[in-house]
Amino acid sequence: MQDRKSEDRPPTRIQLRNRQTILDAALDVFSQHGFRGATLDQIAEVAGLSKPNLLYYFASKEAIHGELLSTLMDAWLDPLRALDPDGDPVEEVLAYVRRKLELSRDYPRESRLFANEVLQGAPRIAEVLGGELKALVDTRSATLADWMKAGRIADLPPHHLIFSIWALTQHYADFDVQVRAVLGPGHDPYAEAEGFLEQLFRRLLTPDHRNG
Amino acid sequence: MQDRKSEDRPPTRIQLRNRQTILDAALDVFSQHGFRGATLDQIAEVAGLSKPNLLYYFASKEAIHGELLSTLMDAWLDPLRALDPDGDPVEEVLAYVRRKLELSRDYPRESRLFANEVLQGAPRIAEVLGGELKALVDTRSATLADWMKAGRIADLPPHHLIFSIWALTQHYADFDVQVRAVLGPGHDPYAEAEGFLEQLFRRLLTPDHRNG
DNA sequence: TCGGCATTTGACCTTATGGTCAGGAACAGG
DNA sequence: CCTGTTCCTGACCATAAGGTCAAATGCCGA
Repeated sequence: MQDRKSEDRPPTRIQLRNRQTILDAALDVFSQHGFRGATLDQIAEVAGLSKPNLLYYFASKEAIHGELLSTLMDAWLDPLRALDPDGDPVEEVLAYVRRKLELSRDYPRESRLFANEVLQGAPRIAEVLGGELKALVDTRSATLADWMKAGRIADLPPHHLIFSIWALTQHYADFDVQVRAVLGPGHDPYAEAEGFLEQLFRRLLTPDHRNG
Repeated sequence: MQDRKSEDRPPTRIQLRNRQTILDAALDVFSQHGFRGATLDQIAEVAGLSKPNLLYYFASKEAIHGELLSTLMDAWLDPLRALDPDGDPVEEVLAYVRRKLELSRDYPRESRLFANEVLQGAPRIAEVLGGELKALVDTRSATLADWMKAGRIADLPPHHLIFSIWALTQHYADFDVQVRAVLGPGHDPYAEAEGFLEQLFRRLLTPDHRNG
């Protein structure tokens, strides 16, 4: 997982800039073509650097991809971590939905990188999915289940409730071209999505008033 | 879009069998790695045929992929076509959800092939998306809007309602490994999803009783 | 301004990949 | 069983791809 010579010199300004340039270009390419479909030449071209120069900053194609993925996974789990068991149930979930939608809007390439990885069977992040992610989802599901038991939100399978949030928010990033093609010009998908998802989850979560 | 010599002989039994074998293998590979990430050698190996033999039945890698995609698009649009403006609104939508979920369950590779294509910017199906698909969605959205105006289902942005159906059902195919990793063993994602999505869309669509 | 380290690159290597082709094997129908 | 067609393959080709390396260039503090 380490790059550069095993020295521990502090990175120079040039290193910082170029590594960032490379990662940004790589994100473009990997998120569009997946790991196998991406080529170093293409990344180099987008980055405006020579291929050997890329490999001066990163040990291999894998290393670049790996770095992108691990950075991503952190950012990806954060919003769910932020779900507060002591907050207002409906508002907490809605806030989570909003944060996830913002992530899709502001980091669509990251979303597609992740989608590509999972589509391919998640070879490089299977451990995280079954480990860290599962653990986190389990605790949050427990919180949701508590809220349900207390009648503060509607009774639903908590895991699938979380899946639905992922599906609905990531859809706007991952299927962006389809969304725009179907909506036609003159639409702001994310603005519309925000209102729609708010309605959707409010309706979904509001507990039945006539209890049975 | 034609394969084989431009002759018009009826295809032999062997042709039929081998073309099918190849398409099936290609679906495996393309759906997992995308167009650029897939290789003819890999497809040939999965199919149990030699690479030149593949190219005896299909003119090129593109030709195989193209055939898969066009077959797919038809099957993909069908369930939405089946949405009946004269049926019961809630039941019609729920039936659509169910059909789409079955598609995800029974044809996950096709779902992933489509996802891969759209993720990559839909270079080969942009026309269909902005043409046939948009047209179909527009008519169905009009039907939904009518139902909403008549107070038979809740008032929501119809296009986004359709997106939500796509997102929620396809998620179970496209992110299968993630879903299974998070749920852990001993779960049947699709069975659970069916119940969950039924609840979700019933709650979402049922019109407000106290109107304002 | 000089020495040393960081940075960059052209040339090159090996393997993978999409595709071709000539000829051989298998399989009709007569 | 013969013959024309279909089917299949080994050998081959050109290009692309990941990666290496030695040498050149640039940058910085002393």
